[in-house]
Amino acid sequence: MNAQVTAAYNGHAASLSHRRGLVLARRLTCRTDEPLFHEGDAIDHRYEVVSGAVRACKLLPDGRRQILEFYLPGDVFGDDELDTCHGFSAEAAGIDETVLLQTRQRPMAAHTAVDPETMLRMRDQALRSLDMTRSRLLILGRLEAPERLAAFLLEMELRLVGRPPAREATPFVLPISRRDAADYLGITPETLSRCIQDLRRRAVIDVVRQRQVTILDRRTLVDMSCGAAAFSGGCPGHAQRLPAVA
Amino acid sequence: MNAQVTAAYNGHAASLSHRRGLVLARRLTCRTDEPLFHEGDAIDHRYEVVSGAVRACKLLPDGRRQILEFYLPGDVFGDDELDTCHGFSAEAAGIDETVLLQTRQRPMAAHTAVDPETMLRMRDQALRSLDMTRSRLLILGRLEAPERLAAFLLEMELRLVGRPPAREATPFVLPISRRDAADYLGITPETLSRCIQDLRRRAVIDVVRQRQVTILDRRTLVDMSCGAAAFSGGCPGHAQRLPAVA
DNA sequence: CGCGCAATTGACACGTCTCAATTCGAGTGG
DNA sequence: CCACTCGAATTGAGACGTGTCAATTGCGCG
Repeated sequence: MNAQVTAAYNGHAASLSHRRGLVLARRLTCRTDEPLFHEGDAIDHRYEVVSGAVRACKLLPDGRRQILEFYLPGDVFGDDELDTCHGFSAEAAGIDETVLLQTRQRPMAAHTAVDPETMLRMRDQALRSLDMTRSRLLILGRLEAPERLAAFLLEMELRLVGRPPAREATPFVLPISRRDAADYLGITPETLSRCIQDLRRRAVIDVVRQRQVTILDRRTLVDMSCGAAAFSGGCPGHAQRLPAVA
Repeated sequence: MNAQVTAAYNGHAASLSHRRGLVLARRLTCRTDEPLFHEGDAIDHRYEVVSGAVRACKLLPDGRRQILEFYLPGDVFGDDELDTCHGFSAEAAGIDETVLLQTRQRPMAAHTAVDPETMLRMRDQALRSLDMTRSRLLILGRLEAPERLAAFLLEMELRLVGRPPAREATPFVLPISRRDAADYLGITPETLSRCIQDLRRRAVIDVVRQRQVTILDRRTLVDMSCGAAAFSGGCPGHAQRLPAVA
């Protein structure tokens, strides 16, 4: 982890603590593919993505890789594991550079003493994450490559441009490489590329310079994805209002 | 839901509440394939499996199905969702009959007032479940059919016969149909059958009467599964000692 | 302008799905 | 106790989708 490090007070850092008051965070600037932690490493930090992207992935001994999740600007990660060491690895995945805020973090087991509100928030976040991961089980287990791509494009549009996209589709720029997208979808880059080109030929999407995507025919994508897209609702580690509680 | 219902005090029911004292639970006896709830139904109950098995699954409009999880005797489910309605359906999957304990349950959002210890336990359970589901992402996304089967057999042995299996392998009986196992692994029953027969021919496993499995060569299964098997540790909704807390 | 890596394209092999036929196993009735 | 029956599981043949490997194109950067 040779990222350039700058001590920084408050600012964005405040949103990491979820407590009122001042928080000390480090600002990390990572080059593409730079590891933040590996599977098996001790859990001792918590991260918030400022810009770029992070991939959470599991590796097989023979090099096969499954990306569990992408963390995009605003997402928080590193605090959603039970054990004292990580069950997956995390690496900067942004095309150019990825900027993060890092705060110290004790393993979960020691967190008994925190206030009930924080505990509730953490549980809700875990359940949100669980729900999203379950949706992805359906995608990886039962959708074919073109269907997975459709679900992926809808998910990315939702996360990058926001909720109900305007009548005129807003273009968005995928912050990750083709290989990463393929490893997220459980297919090869070649198959992904063929599926993308097919959607282009059929004028379902427009792609310029390999990264910028415009959805021309959302209806077709929704049909293709069989409504299986993850992110009907919340994002991975994204802070959200608590539901009104009794 | 036409299950035979019997009011029952305490006994097993006590383990549902995780509080000291008496709890009222209903005892359900379900025939195979009988639904407990559907995706979209309001969340209003919590279940503990007594005997048989339950499958949690997501459906596609065209009938494709992905089983998210099997709940086996001792497992608790129905209380691990954030929303007010279920994100998946649950059906009895036991070969003969499945017996459950059912208790009333308010949706999660209203749970602010519960004691911190319960909250902590719920969060830990969600994180355990999340970890297992992430492992399954790797299995469904990156393992081939024979590898998935290997991981599945190891998982089932662990859940049905317990931790470090003796030198002489203990036979166990799969409590589910081939179709359910296939839908759990994201493959077809035909492919599953072929993989099973292959392991038999190679004397890696022994199968009698289609259900009873004995692992003859665990080493080979472990190698095949690439160490990707879910359940290195805990089970789905299985009550576990809390880690010692500060 | 040209280097270098990522992305695309093509040809082919292989794994899994599909559909149909057969066998197996549990339960029933003679 | 044994035939019969029905559904589940297995087996086979062929089609299709995806993976593999190599060649080509495209894009960003010096």
